[in-house]
Amino acid sequence: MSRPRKFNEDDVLSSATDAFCVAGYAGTTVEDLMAATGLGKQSLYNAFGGKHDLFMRVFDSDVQDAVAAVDQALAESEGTPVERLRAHLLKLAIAVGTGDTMRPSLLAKATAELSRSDRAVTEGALKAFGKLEDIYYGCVVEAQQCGEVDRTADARALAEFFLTFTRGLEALGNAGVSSLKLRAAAITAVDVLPLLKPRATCAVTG
Amino acid sequence: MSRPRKFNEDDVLSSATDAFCVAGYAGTTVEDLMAATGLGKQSLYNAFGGKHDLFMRVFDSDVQDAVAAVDQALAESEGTPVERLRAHLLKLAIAVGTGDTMRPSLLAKATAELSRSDRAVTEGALKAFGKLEDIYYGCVVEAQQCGEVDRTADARALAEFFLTFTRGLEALGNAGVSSLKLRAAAITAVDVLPLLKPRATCAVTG
DNA sequence: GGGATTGTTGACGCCGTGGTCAAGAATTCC
DNA sequence: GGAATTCTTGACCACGGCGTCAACAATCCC
Repeated sequence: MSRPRKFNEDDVLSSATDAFCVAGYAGTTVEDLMAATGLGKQSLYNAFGGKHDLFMRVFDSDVQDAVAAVDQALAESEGTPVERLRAHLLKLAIAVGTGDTMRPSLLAKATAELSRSDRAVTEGALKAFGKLEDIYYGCVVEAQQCGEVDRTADARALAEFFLTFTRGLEALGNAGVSSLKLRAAAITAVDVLPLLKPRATCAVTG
Repeated sequence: MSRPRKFNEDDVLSSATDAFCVAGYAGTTVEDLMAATGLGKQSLYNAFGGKHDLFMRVFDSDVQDAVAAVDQALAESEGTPVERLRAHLLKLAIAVGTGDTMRPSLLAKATAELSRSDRAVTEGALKAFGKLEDIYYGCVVEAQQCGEVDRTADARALAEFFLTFTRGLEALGNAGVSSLKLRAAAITAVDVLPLLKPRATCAVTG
């Protein structure tokens, strides 16, 4: 009944995400978005609605993906909770550091840029941070249950600690700090954990 | 011989810093700067030279101040190295968290916004990160020397760890996470340190 | 007090920005 | 094949951005 679109919506959103990740919200012009997605201005405005609408859609999606990725990485059944956490932090440190072409998360870049001016971004970011903290919390509790971490330790505070640390990894990575340094920091962050209860044995739960 | 300026240059730079801290580089218009500093457009262009020049000057100055503040906080002769570090992290967590009116550091905000596009910002940020890491390194080494931290621990990695963690504190604080959460995270970060060598006594060196 | 020099003021110009409009092209249903 | 509908294309618009220009004001030296 109507003319079909030439483009795949997901591809366009992905390209738009790339563009926003590189230059941020204000730094990305509509022309940049046209170049990145390959479609005309009016097509953009028809399919999505204006720069800000497109950005919010991309932002929500990207943040959701980022949270889901962490959730999945820590829910893996391979290894003990602490081992999973270590693997996750190392992967993050390497991915976010220089030399990797992986795009930075909008959760870091856009939040830094817009958290003081765009309420929707602020709320989205805080919600995401809450979820991430809960994920880390779950991992820490699991580690406590299987004896990897002292059961009397404050799991919530540890979760907040890991949330903060990972935000730092992203901030430094986006700034251009080398993966090597970030890797060293990540190893330190996680290696300190078992010390809360030295020499505990851990039964793999997976 | 010539007409004297009506304004104090340092005050103007401080006000300009405030403006840039709130809205970032792209988000701050020249009109915003005029309103914040109270002086006319041409005066701004005479005294400094264009938006970017003014920004770079403010950026360098603010970053230098931020580094100096950390240096001073950790060089205090009060308490042991770990105690100083704890006090510093707590202060940072509270200052950066919601509820405090203190302006965020440009080191966090501007680096997130411009590190991929402005080479001068990137270099300034990396240099600052290096200095901060060295400061933390010095503190860790001191802690090792007085027995607060295991001498066999990797002081450089610990320094990178603290650098990363403090970047996370600023990122979360700017995003609007409460001081309470950041405080808990900070306490966790530093309380884990002495565990590297449990129950060591420490002679105050200051 | 007059001239020279520099700061201040407000108006202006140019460019890039986000957003819109109208005409044309592609597809489906009848 | 024709009508209806939607996507696409490119020109266009209004606005705000940064930066500049010329006139004016204030100070210092003589």
